[in-house]
Amino acid sequence: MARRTKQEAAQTRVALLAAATAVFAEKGLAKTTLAQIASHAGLTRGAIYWHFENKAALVCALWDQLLEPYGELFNEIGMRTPAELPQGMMLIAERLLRQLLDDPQMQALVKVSLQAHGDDEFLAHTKAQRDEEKRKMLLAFQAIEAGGYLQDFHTPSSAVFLYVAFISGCFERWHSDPQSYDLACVESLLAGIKVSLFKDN
Amino acid sequence: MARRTKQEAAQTRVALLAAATAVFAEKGLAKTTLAQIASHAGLTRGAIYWHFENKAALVCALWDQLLEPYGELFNEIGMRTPAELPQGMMLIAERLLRQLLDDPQMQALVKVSLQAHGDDEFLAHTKAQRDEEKRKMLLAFQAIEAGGYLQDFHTPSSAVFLYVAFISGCFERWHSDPQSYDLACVESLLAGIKVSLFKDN
DNA sequence: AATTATACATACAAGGATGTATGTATAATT
DNA sequence: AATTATACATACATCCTTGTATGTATAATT
Repeated sequence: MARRTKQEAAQTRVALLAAATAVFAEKGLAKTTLAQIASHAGLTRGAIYWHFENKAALVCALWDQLLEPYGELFNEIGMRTPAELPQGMMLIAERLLRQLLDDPQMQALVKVSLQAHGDDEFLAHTKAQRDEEKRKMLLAFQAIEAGGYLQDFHTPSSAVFLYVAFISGCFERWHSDPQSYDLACVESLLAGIKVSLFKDN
Repeated sequence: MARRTKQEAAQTRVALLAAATAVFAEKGLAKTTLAQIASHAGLTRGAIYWHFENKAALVCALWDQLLEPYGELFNEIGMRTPAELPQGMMLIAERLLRQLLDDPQMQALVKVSLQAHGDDEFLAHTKAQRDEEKRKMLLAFQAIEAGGYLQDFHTPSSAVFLYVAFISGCFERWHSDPQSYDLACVESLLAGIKVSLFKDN
């Protein structure tokens, strides 16, 4: 084989990301080799090293892919009025937890994400993006506080911390104990996070 | 060197665990070699392979070490009356989150634990212990529900899920964004988890 | 049409890391 | 006192994995 058209090249990049997601989720980040990923996509390591600098860059690309749709969601939410913001934040949480129930792609990405967050290099490389998302959330919770909808024991900063901790904690629990994670549980969890952040009227 | 007395051997085992904790926390689980751990303890890989089967067994031993004091704590809590149980569960959470603020040993163990939980083999090897802890918590929350202290939207199972998710989520957030984690934040977090689980009277 | 840059595949070199086998001085046992 | 089992250290073989260098067919460019 040899040179493909740019569209085809873009497709192989996507294929590599999909293969990486699948193999990472199955074997674990550390124990997967680039050869396994390439093979899973019907390609060779040459293709990977062409599209990505190395394994770490591949993981960062996966992270971008996971973050993208929700980054936009936060932008949309930010446009709302303070009175609608709590509902908006709950909507995002609900969408994330619901997706984890049945979406295999989401499940695989969460698995990978959980492992990546244990790596300091990954955290350093993605710090800018994570800070940006955090900034959006902070603005939202500041507006929520100004509107008087935030629980009195919270600052906007602690609310962001609790919000993200809750979601990532649910991800971790889903991975450690998937049997307990069903629709009824999700609804209870959402009710819990709601009262832990917002006043009830 | 050669054979040591049994007490000395026990000491080297402890030294190896301490060295493993330090190096794992600094370099990351995957990127740490057994030679680095041995060197950090002033020993060789021979010592490690004598006391532990391999790297995974070492990690499991660390997990045991982390779990031990809190397993006992849950036992003590279980002896309380239903009316005191919510307070007891909050006490454990508070102790965990407070320890993370300033205890370097706790911080290192949490770092390692976060990475280990991304590994399926680790989860499989520790499933029995984790199930046992979960069982204790389930009993506690069942008593709490029977006493009428549990939020109406919760089942005992979902309460356990939320409780653990909250704590592990705080661990993950601390690791990802340590700057936001201070005493004031911890107090807000505890207030949040309290209202998300228990009725307010 | 000729050239150049691209999108990979293939081949190669090098470095570790692991597991195990072996050595050994000494504690424990008899 | 002699033997044996222990608690490591040392040495070795093996296997991958990564990174890079090179090859190459073809798209894109001129």
